[in-house]
Amino acid sequence: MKSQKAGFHSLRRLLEEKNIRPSFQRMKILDYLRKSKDHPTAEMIYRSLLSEIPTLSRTTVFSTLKLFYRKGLISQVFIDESEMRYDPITKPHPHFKCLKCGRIFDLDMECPYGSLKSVNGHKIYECHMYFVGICKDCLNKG
Amino acid sequence: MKSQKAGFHSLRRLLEEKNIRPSFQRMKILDYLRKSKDHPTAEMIYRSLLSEIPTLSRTTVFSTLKLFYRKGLISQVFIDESEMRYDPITKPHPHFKCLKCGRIFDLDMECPYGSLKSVNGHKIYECHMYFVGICKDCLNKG
DNA sequence: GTATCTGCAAAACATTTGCAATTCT
DNA sequence: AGAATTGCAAATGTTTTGCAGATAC
Repeated sequence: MKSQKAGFHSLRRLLEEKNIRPSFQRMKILDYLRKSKDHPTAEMIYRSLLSEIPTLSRTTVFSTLKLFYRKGLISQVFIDESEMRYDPITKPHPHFKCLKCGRIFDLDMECPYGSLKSVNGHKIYECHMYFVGICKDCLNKG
Repeated sequence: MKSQKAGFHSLRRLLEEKNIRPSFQRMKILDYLRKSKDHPTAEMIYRSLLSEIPTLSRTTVFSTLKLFYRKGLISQVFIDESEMRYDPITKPHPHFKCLKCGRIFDLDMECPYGSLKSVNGHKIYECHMYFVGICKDCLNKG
């Protein structure tokens, strides 16, 4: 369970499967993404890894995320007005954004049309869906 | 059909219904939005109206769009990486973004869960859905 | 030893803010 | 007059770019 090596091996494998050279920074960024549940922004990733990798730069985080996305390793989530968010899951699934606490989380449901290959003659590569509202926790708190 | 007055009256009414003072700039911006089918960005609106209103500023366009959105007159469309897009239709409906020609257009279909008021106990205010791919026209062109 | 990767500094870009001038009622 | 609206200039915050040094194969 606490085996760091096994984690590193699987990260390395994931990167190599997508023809991405498994550098230390890339493994750390992928590791962070896969452990996070909050669809982090580049800034969140940068700040979290800075203590472990003091020389890390925002540029590297941005370019790495872009690379991961281009290679199909992660998906981009456009929900926030200002910042892009990233998701280690590439399979289509709906998100929920709470206006009160600001959390963005996965919904426990299938994405309708998630496996659709075309609509009205248009070829589909990606399907995105999300709801905006007030989450259960915030509703209960008042 | 070509009556400009009728258009202005209906624009004025639309704004007043939402408790927005119908200034010249606001009417023009709303008019542009309602006539457009391409989910314009603030910049697109600004550039288009500049010839008619040479003193118009980007600030006014941005603040007006934000006001319209807050009052429920238009909806925001997050599809573009960089710029926000605006839509005169507030009823949930799916969009399609073509990676080749860059067009963003409405799909002729209902938004699934578009009338849903809550999911898993979370209260829903907005429902957004869009597909990314290659549109019919671009496919046919090769 | 050559490709790639990293990271700094500066630039680019969309959007916001502070404030003064203008306009509406 | 008083309140709301507009618009300029400057600031903010995110992402990109150019380039030099470091690292990997």
